[in-house]
Amino acid sequence: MPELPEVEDAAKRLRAHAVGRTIVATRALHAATRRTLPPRAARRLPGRTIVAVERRGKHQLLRLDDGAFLHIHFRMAGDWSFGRSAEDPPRHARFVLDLSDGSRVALVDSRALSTVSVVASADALPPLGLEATDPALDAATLRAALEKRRVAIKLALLDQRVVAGLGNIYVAEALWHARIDPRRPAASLSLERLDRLVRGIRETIEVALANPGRYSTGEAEGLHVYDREGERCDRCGGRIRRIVQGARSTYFCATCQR
DNA sequence: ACTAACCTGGTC
DNA sequence: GACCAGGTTAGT
Repeated sequence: MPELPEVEDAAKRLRAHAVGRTIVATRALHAATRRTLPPRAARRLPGRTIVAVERRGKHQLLRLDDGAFLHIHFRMAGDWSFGRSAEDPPRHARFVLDLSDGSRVALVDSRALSTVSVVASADALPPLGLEATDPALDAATLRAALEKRRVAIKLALLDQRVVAGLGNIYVAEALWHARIDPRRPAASLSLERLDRLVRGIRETIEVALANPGRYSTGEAEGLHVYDREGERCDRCGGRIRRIVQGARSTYFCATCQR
């Protein structure tokens, strides 16, 4: 469940659950998790109180009372599950935090690609562009971020250094809103198109933020192009196509996205 | 700039 | 059995 809106919702749920609580114990239940959170790093966590939960792009940062951060990235399939420490952790639990009130937070991830690590500061994150929700994101800042980029706009938008928080689904949706062909070279877009794109990004992300959990229920409800190959475009009735860019699927309407 | 790799599970 | 999946990074 992992683009900006889903991570924002996850961070919100975690915040309500964990802020002010103290970590009693941690469990790294999968070898891949122990790779990013080796025992020497996990050892410092018990006794620490979680003082805040922050989100930056698709990253979550749990600020601890010693100033360090527990850094979580859900990658393709991570999510939080809440329960009691006494219960068995849920299926696909990869990492568990037992908290001082007897509750338990589990990172569930069927694919085990999520990462958990301890970082000294928020600067330790990989470089990120403006948040997709940042009011400062406009045609001019987007143009600056895209100049010299010869790659297709679809691929450029997946690059977190350009805009933070977008992923494969919402990039496709934002380009549909903006009526832009995902194959266009990123640096070739006019300011007028970039303005449409900014509005498309905003519209897509705001709708998703306002409907937490909707797309994680499995139905592509509310999506205009993603996973709708062969169906009719809501706007012009054209056929939605699927192409491959950077080894991932891109869905778009070749009739109204030019 | 492209590919392979990290993982597991669901679907054809 | 092969292929696909919402992400990212290390390697060519």
